[in-house]
Amino acid sequence: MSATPSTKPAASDTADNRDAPTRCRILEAATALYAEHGFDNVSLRQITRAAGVNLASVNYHFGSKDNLAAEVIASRVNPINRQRLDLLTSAEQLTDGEPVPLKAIVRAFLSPMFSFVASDPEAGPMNLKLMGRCMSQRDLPMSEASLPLFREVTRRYPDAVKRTLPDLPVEVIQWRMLFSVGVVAHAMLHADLLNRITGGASSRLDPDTVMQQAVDFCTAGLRASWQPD
Amino acid sequence: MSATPSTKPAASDTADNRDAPTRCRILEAATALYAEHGFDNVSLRQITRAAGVNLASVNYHFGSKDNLAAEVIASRVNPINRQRLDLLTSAEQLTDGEPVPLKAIVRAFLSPMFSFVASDPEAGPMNLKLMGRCMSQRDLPMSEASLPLFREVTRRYPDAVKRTLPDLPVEVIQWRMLFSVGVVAHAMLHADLLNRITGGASSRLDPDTVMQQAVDFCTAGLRASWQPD
DNA sequence: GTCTATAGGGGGATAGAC
DNA sequence: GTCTATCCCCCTATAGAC
Repeated sequence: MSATPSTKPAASDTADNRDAPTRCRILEAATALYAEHGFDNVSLRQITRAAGVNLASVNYHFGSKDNLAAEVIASRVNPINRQRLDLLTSAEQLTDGEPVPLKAIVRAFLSPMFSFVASDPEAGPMNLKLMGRCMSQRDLPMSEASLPLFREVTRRYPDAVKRTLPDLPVEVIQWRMLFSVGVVAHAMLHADLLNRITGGASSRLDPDTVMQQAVDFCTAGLRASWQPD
Repeated sequence: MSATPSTKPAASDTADNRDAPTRCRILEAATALYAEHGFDNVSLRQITRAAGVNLASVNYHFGSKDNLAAEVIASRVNPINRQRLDLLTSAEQLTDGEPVPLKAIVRAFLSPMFSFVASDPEAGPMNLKLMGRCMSQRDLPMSEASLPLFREVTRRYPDAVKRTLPDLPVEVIQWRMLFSVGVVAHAMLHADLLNRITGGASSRLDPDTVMQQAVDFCTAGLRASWQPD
């Protein structure tokens, strides 16, 4: 009945691990290394070295290397999908049965992906890269809690768009929503490269500006006219 | 002076290796494995096993594992960038000094990415995935011939768009072109997943259809109105 | 050009002491 | 909970015979 768990702690999204400093340090070190080198190019030894903990502690706290990666990924992806669903619910309540304006749908869908980035100015670039890697990688280790959230997002958002743009076929809506994820994923993954290529003088890396640009681009793309064959 | 090189053959894009079956077999096996498992998750042993050649032959023909990956990547990326430049040149000659219509620019930019996919119906899905991996991966091993092509593409295309949409700031154009790459990259990388999620009945995986959709989406996105802050 | 054999290093996981 | 030590695997690259 103690406040601190006496058994192996369960996976959680909230990272309230103040009483388990090693576990927390492992998560932080793994997060930074995954962002920098990609999920496939980081060894347990790199992680434990960076965290200043013992090699065996990863297997004790997470069970396996894959479980550690799954927890890092879930800590970023699950809150985003929950926020997407909350924002869409709010928008639908505001319009009171009427179709939600397209731009509001797109903003509710894309803006949660930037919430981690804006929260911390120091860790911003790292979070940007990590989010990009999460979204543009196939076959990521996925925790159990992630799948139902994904399914609900992929169900409710096309429905909302369909109510706003009733003439657009559902398959086209689904493709265009996939396109929209690609817009943000690719921008996050290569944001620093664009700055380097273009000289970096004028194009600031301000996440809010990028998000505005992405929302404008995707809203226009979703609204593009469509002619049946 | 013989037709067949007597020394270690140099890297080439055209894959005219009929006289060197092992080298060609290695390239083919590596291509398929990279598409299936990603560039970071394939060992030389897997490649040589699948190709039915000796382990040491990779180092003999390519020098190192990274050089092999670089050649596979260049064999896909370089022709695309060359075709992009050729198509833009053709379009500019057609309009004879006038700005090129936006949709023609977007099509010249995106359609080469689909040329490998459409060419072979059997290897289509593999080429789709490989192209997606090429575009949505950071820090790929790059051959020397790739960089100048990339630079010319990133110079000429924003210029062309600027002539067609003179009111759009260059930085915004660059962001939106990066968005457009993300659209295609993400769609290619996850095309099969979308089919599985949506049931796969109605949304055909026809590459031409997807390309049309991507062109429409990106053209509308590039044309989106933009208000200065 | 192709092969065998091996060097030499890093990988994930775990047993068992504390 | 934490640590050391170790097992056993797979990896890339290369030397040297054919």
